[in-house]
Amino acid sequence: MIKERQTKQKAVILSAVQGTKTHPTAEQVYEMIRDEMPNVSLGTVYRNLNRLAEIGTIRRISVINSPDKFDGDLTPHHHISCTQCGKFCDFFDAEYNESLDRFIEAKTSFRIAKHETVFYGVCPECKCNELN
Amino acid sequence: MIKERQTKQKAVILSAVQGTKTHPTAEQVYEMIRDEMPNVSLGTVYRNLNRLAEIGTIRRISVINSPDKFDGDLTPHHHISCTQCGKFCDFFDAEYNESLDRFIEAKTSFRIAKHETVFYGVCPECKCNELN
DNA sequence: ATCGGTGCAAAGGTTTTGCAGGCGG
DNA sequence: CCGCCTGCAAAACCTTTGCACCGAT
Repeated sequence: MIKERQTKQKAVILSAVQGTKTHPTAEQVYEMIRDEMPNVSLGTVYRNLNRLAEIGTIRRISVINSPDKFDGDLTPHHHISCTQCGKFCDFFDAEYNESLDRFIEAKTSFRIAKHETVFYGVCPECKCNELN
Repeated sequence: MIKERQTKQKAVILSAVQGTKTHPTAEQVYEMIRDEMPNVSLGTVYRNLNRLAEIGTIRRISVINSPDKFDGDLTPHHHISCTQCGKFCDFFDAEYNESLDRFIEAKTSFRIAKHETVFYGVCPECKCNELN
């Protein structure tokens, strides 16, 4: 069993992801923490985001036409992506159907940890810009 | 309005994606068609897959820790990804909840075209290999 | 003949990794 | 003081794109 070390970098990165609702990419997390930690490297950001996502402290979200996003909010919720401008939003008002995970386990013999649902569409602003 | 031309490449690429249940990546489609079309370029495969996905003839699926996959089966269904070995399967026995798209449209003013759900877990084979 | 598609190769964008040194336990 | 973590930079990986030519209409 490997021992996990506490470092300033890890704490700052986690705090950045948990302190925003913007679903930042690794690059964006990097920008967010450079005020506080100017010498941090992008590689370290990637390494820590990967670890945090692997142990489930944060969520990693894979989106068509975008680098992976990270979400510090573990409350079950869905995401909506605008295929025009890339805007990316939470959607909390639909329940996370955990029984679906159990159903699939029963049907397939996979052990299911989670599912991720992303809705793709056009946001209100981009709809307005669809002239004619 | 642009006129879309029929080419041999486009036909072969579409046929490859529609003729398999393996959810190939662009690279895999490229390998699949090289027997029939040895001079095709990977760029052309990408270009055609992008077009086909854009007009909805095939589905593009974004998966954590994998290049994008393509699926020629438009029947509503979900996907399951093994986080150990990358195995990627269809799951047809849960209905696609289209009313969820309409519900989110009503709540958010997005126009929703679709949603993609990916289940993440460990496949039966990888479960067996978890010795001790 | 036109002009969109193609092959090729280079570039762009994202993510990982090898290494030497630093720091947490 | 051990060995995991970091910064740095190079590399790997995935995808797009510029260009000249080809071929569908």
